[in-house]
Amino acid sequence: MLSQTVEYALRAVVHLAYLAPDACTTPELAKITRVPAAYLTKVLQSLARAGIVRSQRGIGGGVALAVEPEQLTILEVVNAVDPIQRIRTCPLGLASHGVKLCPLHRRMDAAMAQVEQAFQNTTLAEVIAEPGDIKPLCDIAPMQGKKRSGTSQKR
Amino acid sequence: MLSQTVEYALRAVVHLAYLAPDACTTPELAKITRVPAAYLTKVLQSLARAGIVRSQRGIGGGVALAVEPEQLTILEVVNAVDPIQRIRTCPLGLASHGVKLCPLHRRMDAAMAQVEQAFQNTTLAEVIAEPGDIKPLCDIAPMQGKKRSGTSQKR
DNA sequence: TTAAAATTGGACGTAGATATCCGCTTTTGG
DNA sequence: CCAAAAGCGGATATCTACGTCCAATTTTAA
Repeated sequence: MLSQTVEYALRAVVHLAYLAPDACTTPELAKITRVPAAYLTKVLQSLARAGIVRSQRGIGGGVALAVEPEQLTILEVVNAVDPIQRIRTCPLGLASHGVKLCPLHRRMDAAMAQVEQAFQNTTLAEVIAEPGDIKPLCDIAPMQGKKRSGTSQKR
Repeated sequence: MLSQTVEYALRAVVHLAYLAPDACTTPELAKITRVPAAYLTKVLQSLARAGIVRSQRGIGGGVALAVEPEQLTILEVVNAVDPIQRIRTCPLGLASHGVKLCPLHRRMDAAMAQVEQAFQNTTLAEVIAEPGDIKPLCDIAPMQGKKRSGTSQKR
């Protein structure tokens, strides 16, 4: 129902939120999040185009969150890679009525709207701060202490 | 987010609910619902396997709802062709913790659960009885009066 | 200045969802 | 009995999401 790409994007962003504002190389991120490294680069490019992450080439480079975890909602991440598809016009393509949906599609769209709303209402900061013993990305410890040499980015 | 197949299945079932308990041939149904006829036969086969519709071969045959519209939820239709995928175990595949999900996946699954719940709570009867001028399947009139010769099924 | 580390972008490959086709079987009316 | 109507099921085609590969570019450190 939610695409694999969305799952990957969220995993990546969650880990970057832990590290924020520090950066992480793509191969590192791929290993931790269990996302195919080559594919992750594509996902990260989408996130970069959306302004959610920023990347730095060259030695000591990598990817980092471009916004504060408190300001970043799950929805923004989802929409950056695979937007929730709301039903705005009749899927049967009949323009015989304006923008109104029939009862069936109204309900289907309402379900989509609920998901959108739920994602809108959760920031990355909330996800990583959630009380309880299980951390996002499962048994992977937050790694707050870990630093790479030259990991902090300028700009 | 919801597959095309789900959309097709719901369109078909909605029209059959209007016609219930009478039957309709697949080509007819395809035309009305704007679903590719050849593909619709596959979708209907899934619905038949799930016991949602029953079909009759030969002249005068066709497809009809196998259950009362009051007893049939949207969720049952969806699940027959493309079940809502709940997140039951950690997608990263680490069995290091039992059946509990991390905060991220807990939220994603909660969104799926909301959709499931919304679909569970709506019967086909409610969809076709919804007040308002727009009927499901858009500007297609309910066709309650229309009858094919030999349309009523036995069994 | 040069080699290594890192992202970028495009080309390519694969698999699953969507869609088509066709021969077969069932059923009924003439 | 026979022909037409209708669904059945398998084979095939297409399209898109997912994933890989590689040459090019940027950046830094030695």
